Amino acid sequence: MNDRQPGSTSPKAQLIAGEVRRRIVEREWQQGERIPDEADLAVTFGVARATVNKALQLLADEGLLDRRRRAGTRVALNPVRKAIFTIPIVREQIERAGMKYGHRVVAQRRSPIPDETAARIGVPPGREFIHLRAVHYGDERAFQFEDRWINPDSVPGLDKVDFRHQNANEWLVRNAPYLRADIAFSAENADARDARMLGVPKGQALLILHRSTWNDTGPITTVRIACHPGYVISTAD
Amino acid sequence: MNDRQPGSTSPKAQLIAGEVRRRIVEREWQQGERIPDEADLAVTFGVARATVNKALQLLADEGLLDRRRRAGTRVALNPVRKAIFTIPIVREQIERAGMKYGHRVVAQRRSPIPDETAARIGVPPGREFIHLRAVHYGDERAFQFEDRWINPDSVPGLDKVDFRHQNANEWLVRNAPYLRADIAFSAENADARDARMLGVPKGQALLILHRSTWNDTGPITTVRIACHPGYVISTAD
DNA sequence: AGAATAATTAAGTTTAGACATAATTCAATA
DNA sequence: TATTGAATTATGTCTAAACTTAATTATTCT
Repeated sequence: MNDRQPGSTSPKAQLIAGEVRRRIVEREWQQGERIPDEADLAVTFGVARATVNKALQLLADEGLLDRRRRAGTRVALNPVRKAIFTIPIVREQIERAGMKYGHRVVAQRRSPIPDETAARIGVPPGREFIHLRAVHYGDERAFQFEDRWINPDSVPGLDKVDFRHQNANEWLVRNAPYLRADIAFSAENADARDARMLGVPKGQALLILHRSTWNDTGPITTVRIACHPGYVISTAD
Repeated sequence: MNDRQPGSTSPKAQLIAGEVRRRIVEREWQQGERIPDEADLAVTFGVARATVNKALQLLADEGLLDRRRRAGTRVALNPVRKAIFTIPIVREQIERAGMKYGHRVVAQRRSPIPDETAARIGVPPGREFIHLRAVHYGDERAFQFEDRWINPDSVPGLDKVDFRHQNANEWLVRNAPYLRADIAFSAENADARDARMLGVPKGQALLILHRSTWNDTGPITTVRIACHPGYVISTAD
């Protein structure tokens, strides 16, 4: 993740983090073992304690170190495997792949949210949301099918937006900053609608992305995105 | 992500990050707009510039701010949606759900890696790796089926380990810290083997997790994990 | 006008020092 | 012996000040 070329001039904190990482990988410092405290390391590396602190914080965030006040810093027994994924905006993703972006709204209307959706975002069932279904295309081939519910009370001016000419995702990203977001991946067999929208056989395994966002006033939007077969979400950019 | 209760005594950097986040969400600072510089904010908030810097860094990491030297700090036009997933150790995940963990090794032998796998980890095809297939159970029900290739040269003493009595994942986590990791999610229809191992019908949509790790000396292991139907990977802990 | 150059500015990083806080250790007490 | 409480200690956080670096702006020269 934080790979730095050895030749490049890195900030000292990065260099120190790299050196500590190396000592762990090379087993100089064993799993579970206590490592020298910040003051010691500051002396041995010839930097200020704050710099050592920054480096160790970094490794703790990565899950490689366990740190506790007074108790000291230890090499993590069970290095947590964390993965950071950046969820791109569809259009950018498609265009970056050199394809022509297309967008078709299948339906836009107000209707009461289904119970399952209501439960997902913590809203009493039966509330009226804006229901939007759209397909995103790359070079005329279906890329994603999104089934979205938008809280009409979450953003002022929402009612006047015509999402047939305005990508809902992008409009929301620009106009409805959120405080909390939930993202989940799963796999589902394509149902009849998924199959029709994406142009794939029924039963085809699809990567499903559920994303919901909240404001301080409540939920903004929740969406189920069905990705075309072969879609891969990866840490590698 | 970094939600703090308003009542709790947060560090100042957290409080400032929260306040800046609020101003963005409340549209006091619009998308793309330049916000006051660190020195100004330090004065208005009555803290040192380093503290403001820490807070703004935090928000920049979240993708809410764009910062460039000399150019100043602006509210991000396209807030990047980042998601941090912690990939748990299977056994812990199962036990945390209150189920009994079980583990069965289906096969363990040395054999040449297939071309596709070789390409994935950047190794000349035909090299001999340790090939391991295992099923993880929760309360006797299949939870994950893993198909793993381990580089015998990556960790000393690897050849002597009998993974029938020793969970490969955990052994590797403890004994083979890695420098780089790649994780990818996708969806696949269960093939005959997946179906048999997981006890599901052929064609069932499965969430597939590909994970590979590298050392400075080369690849350590690569694994394809097929998760039971209904498996969800989520940002919410 | 256009290109090259210098000055300026805002973020990036580091430092030394201080105080806060959580855990541990150890002694005193019931 | 168990409990309480104080001293200790390593990390957590903050501050003020300085320096570094990238990008912009202004200036000078052609």
